[in-house]
Amino acid sequence: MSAGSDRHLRALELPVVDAARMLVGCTIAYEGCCGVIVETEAYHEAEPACHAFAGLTPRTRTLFEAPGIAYVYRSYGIHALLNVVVEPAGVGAAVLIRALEPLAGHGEMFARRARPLETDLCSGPGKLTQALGIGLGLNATSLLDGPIRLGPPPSDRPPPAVVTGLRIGITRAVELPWRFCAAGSRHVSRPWPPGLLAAAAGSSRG
DNA sequence: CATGGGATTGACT
DNA sequence: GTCAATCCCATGC
Repeated sequence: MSAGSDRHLRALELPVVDAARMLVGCTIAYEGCCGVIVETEAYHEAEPACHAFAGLTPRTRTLFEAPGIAYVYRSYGIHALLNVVVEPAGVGAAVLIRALEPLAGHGEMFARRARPLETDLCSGPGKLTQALGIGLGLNATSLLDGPIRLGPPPSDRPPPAVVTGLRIGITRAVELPWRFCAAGSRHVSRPWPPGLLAAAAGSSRG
């Protein structure tokens, strides 16, 4: 078994923050479209930005399922956001997939997105689900043998260096550095926060 | 049962 | 930079 070929499986065994970091570089595939994960965020029931903070409710039920399940929910009444459920069943935690670098299915993705730039195809949590055609009906399906497939990094693309930053678009627990981006990727939803933890990239400055 | 608030995006000034 | 679109659900009366 070559190194990295089970990276996605190993990630599912880890605490959510480590899983989020480990999933950068892995792949998401659905109906002929595929991309490399270049941005993730971690959410855990112990902190108030996580939906599971409210406890086990109809909305959060999926978050408490076994690792490797997809949590897909509607955001702002408009968008579907894709998460990878992690940590043991009974613990509410998931990794939000925030951006992909498109690998396959560009034609379909362009058609669904109707945007001209390749770097803008999947550069956001709502954008990538629209590009891949992932809807709320896929909530609670398996990412290992279900319609959406979580896979290891492509063999010709070793996992990238990872930049750590603050999560985006939340109002609670904003101080937690639980956002992870592939260093230097042009496919992320937004540049990482000014200064702060960006030093992990090695050379980025502003 | 009424209400408020989003893990966002795209269009516009 | 600002702002509307749009809907599920958690909360409160």
